[in-house]
Amino acid sequence: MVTGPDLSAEDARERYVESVLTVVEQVPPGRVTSYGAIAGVVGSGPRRVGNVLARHGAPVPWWRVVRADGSLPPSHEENARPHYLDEGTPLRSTGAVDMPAAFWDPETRE
DNA sequence: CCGGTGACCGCAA
DNA sequence: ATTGCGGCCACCG
Repeated sequence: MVTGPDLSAEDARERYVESVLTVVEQVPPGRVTSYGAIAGVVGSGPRRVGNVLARHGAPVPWWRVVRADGSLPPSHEENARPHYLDEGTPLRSTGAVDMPAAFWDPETRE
């Protein structure tokens, strides 16, 4: 009774998504982390992290995930700003996040 | 099988 | 400061 493609692979993918979303939820308000940092924790490349958030990021505080240099992906720019103002996230005059001040490392949880 | 693409990253001109 | 390029890894046609 085979129902289709390897469910183990399907399962692994699902677990991966879960771990990424979990990490995002750990990020404290007013702080941010980067795709690369998350990738380091879940053990994968940053592009995959971005891909996961693009597809399944809706339920989590996705605005707390930015690029390594603090700049925001095009999709974030629009909706994230209000959240930053609300949370008091340290911003630079350029509109990017002030990383030294706001970066939260999921590995050390600080 | 191969090439293109993506909410990326880091280094070199 | 900008731009370009390679590396990364999974997905899609």
